[in-house]
Amino acid sequence: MTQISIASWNINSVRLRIDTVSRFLQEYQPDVLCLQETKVVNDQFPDKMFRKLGYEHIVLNGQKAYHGVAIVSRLPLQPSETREFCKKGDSRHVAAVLPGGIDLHNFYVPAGGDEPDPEINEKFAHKLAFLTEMAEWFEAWPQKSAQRVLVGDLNVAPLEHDVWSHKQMLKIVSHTPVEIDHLNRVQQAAGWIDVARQFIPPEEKHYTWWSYRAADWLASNRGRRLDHIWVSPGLEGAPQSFQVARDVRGWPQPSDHAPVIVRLKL
DNA sequence: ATGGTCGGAAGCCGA
Repeated sequence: MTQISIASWNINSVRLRIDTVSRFLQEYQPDVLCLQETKVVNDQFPDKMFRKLGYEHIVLNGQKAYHGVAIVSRLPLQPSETREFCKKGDSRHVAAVLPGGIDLHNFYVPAGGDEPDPEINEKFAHKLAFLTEMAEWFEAWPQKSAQRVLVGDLNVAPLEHDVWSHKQMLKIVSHTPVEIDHLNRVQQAAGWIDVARQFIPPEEKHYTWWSYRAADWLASNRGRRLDHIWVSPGLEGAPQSFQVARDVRGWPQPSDHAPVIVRLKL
């Protein structure tokens, strides 16, 4: 029996938060860490710290100033096809194969701007197009025995209790019905299983992101579940635990996202 | 109904 723990975290600049990510790795010891919004080109990725802590296997898809994704691992990684969605030159996807043949995909879905109307807001149109392209890609994949894990900042909080107020959020980008429909299609396209909600009942509030704009994020607790971990039907039953590292949101100079962690038994 | 805060790059844009 093998155990693998995989964490996912929108770090909002890996260079600014290099000490924070170092502390996270030492305290939580995930085998694999998937990062979003690294905001750095591959040449300038701060790989030394990761290597020093034993995370010697690194697969990058970086970009200057915006977006950027990375997988760092203390287990060997085999890089696999990285897809450029929407032909925009954005670095929003990176993938690798883990020992045992587990296909790992790390996504950073566009946030979509403020106005939830694709006719007048091209960022929202981009978000919907990105989700549609994900769904079409997954629909074309050979099914279903494959062992796959999808993680990332999907920038959609699909369930009523994935936001602090369902009613007040219905017209707010990240919780509008059209985005949720698109995300549901992505999920159904490969039969993805929502790991968090296997462990946290849907009627229980569950967040991974808290805005910087709150005077006191913990007291107001107006969070959203934007970060997700999904497994394919071939890994049904493998997840042993799911955890939000909520305390990390309270560390000095934090990211606005907390890491999420799954432990798989293989 | 509004504005509140970050990060990177450059004197604003995206989240």
